[in-house]
Amino acid sequence: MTSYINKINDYIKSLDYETQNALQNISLNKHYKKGDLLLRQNEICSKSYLLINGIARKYYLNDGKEITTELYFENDLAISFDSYTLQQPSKEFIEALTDVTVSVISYQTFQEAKKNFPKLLTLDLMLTEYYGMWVENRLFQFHTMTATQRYLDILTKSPHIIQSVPLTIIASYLGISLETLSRIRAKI
Amino acid sequence: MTSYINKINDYIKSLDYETQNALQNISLNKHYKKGDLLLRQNEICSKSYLLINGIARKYYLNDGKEITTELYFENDLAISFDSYTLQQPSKEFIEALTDVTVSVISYQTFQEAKKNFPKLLTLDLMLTEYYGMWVENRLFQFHTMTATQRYLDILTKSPHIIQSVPLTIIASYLGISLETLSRIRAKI
DNA sequence: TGTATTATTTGACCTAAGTCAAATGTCGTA
DNA sequence: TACGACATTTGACTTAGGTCAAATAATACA
Repeated sequence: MTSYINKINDYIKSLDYETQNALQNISLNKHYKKGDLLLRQNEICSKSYLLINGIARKYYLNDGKEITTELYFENDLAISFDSYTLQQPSKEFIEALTDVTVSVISYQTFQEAKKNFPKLLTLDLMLTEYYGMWVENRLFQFHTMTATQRYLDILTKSPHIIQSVPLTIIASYLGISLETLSRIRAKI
Repeated sequence: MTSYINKINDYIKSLDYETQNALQNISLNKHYKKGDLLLRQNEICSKSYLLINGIARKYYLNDGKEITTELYFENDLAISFDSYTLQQPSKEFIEALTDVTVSVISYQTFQEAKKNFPKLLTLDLMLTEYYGMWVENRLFQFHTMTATQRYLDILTKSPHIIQSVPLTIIASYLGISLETLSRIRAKI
């Protein structure tokens, strides 16, 4: 599936000058401080955020508890998918876990750009396909793997997560309690 | 999210005659008997199946056990998403749970059609967005709900599933053992 | 350097769900 | 209608993971 990221990047590089330029022109770099919220619950996700550097996460509240649904690193695209797609209020927050720099494109502007530069429509489809496969894979893990297996999977495939994100957040990302995560780590 | 299905259907209805016709021309109705496999593990999912009538499911094998990942009813679109998108061998099977009639479109033909009828590209994006939201919602359920809650969710939102699909399959779809499902049902 | 604050670990106990085995139900067809 | 093949339930016991409380790190910064 990493190969699909490469395919997307290749596609972007292969775009004609005009389309590349259009993308460039509707993008705007922004900085956020650690702890800042890029998106709040109940707001409509009207922008997409491409992480230039730093770390961020997406989470929602489940009777008072924060459940982390996605972690973002360099080159990851951060949106609340259903809020962005349906332009309806978001259930999720997006929060900067460190100081971050992002490249922002507004939903509306991107929709317009797709009309004038049809290749952006294909890009949109590719990004959506990628996200679909990513979520499907995560669902698969919850469907069939134990907490220990899910932790080991992160440890091997995404060790940077373990190194740079507090255990409380990793635990909620894995769908287990902080204590259970601590015990899993002790056992290994 | 049902509203998004309506939006997709409206979009299809609003398509110009040529595009509608193109879709029509690349579709082919096929019949399968109960128990037939529309897609086998390790095969590439080179076709999409729109259920005209009957019931089908998608599943994979997890050390010998069948794990159902999706149930299909009338008007549902059945594919193994990552196999279809990447045109790589499928981890999943698609099986007819009853006799079914499907409208089949080949991946290759559809890719070609998208070039000549750009509105099909938008349709592809909409369908992919819908699937993304559907999977996201299912992941949410596994992330935060108990088995009983997940069962009750099906019971209220999709009672036709409970009525028409054997409990063994529903249990695997819920990610629990058959015995646990039986006990949940006894308690309610 | 000391102390407050936050992050992580450990202990004791509880609960949801799994496993294995056996008992019932249900249904199609000879 | 009886019998084999599934489908579903029930029982007894095990296990993964949760909860609450307390004990240690680790950090930050006055």
